[in-house]
Amino acid sequence: MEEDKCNPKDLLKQESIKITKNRLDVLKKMIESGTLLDASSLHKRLNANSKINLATVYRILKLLREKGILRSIRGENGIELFEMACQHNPLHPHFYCRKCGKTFCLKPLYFDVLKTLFPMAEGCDVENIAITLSGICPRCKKEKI
Amino acid sequence: MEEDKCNPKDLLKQESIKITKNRLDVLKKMIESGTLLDASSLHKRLNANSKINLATVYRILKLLREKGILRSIRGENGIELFEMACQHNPLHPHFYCRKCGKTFCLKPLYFDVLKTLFPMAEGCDVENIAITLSGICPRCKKEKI
DNA sequence: TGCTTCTTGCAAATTATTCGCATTTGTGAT
DNA sequence: ATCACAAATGCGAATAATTTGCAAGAAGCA
Repeated sequence: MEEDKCNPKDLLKQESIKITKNRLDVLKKMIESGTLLDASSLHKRLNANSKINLATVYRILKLLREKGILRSIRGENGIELFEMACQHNPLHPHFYCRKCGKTFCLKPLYFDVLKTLFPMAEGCDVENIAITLSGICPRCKKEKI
Repeated sequence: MEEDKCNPKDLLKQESIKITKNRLDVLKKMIESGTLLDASSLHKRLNANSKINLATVYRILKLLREKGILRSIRGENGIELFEMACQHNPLHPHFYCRKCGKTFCLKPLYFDVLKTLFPMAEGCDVENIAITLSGICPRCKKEKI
């Protein structure tokens, strides 16, 4: 059943979250996108088909994050970006390009190793690590505008 | 003259920023605080003495960040937090406590080592690295509320 | 001193996110 | 299936951080 972890309905069931069309739709789109999305972009994508309210999108994203189905980071502009937190998408660093403003996912390589390198947070219960590199992405480098 | 790097007036001169009372005041308070501050908190501290407009505080913080005198991170709540970027305050990770909502600076130890661990951002020009751990801080751990 | 340019204060605009409340929907028992 | 209750949703309004337009003020220079 491990291979079913990323089935929207199962994910909700596992967390005892009531199954609704909206929640399934949100989760489907998140899985399908496979990348970082903010509430507004997700809302636009969803409204291409169904009609869901933006406030509802926010509420669902918050719920899924609290339940650990999604995880989120803050972009440099302060906007919250969400991504799947399943085992198909292990914790990884991100890269923010200050030119195009996009945030990319980097490979999760070494991430577990990194965790062990933090005796710095002495006395703290570390539950999460967020690493964001920033600079110029390959595409913007080429476009030397 | 290295020991004068953290003199407000010199910092501004070095970056060819016109010297004004507001800018000096902001910079003084940032140096004096020695920690992370958001625009609003800084504004309150400044207004204890002088009268400076909040919008001006934002403008000055933005300017100083662009000039590299300050650096900033985004707290988990999306609020921008500023700190000195001088050599007395080398790049370091931060810790966000989800209970009290405060963000702390961690020791810069190993930070240079960490940099070398990022061949992951292939093709990118990496200019900055932000690392934020999160969880429960020592104080909140004790207060087992 | 007068001129020009940059800075500041103030108020209003913007934008992400949340909240209140009336309505609808999902679920579990009948 | 139906009923009843709790939870989810839509909608509009409220919050709150940050930015911006514009007129007035200060700083530097001729």
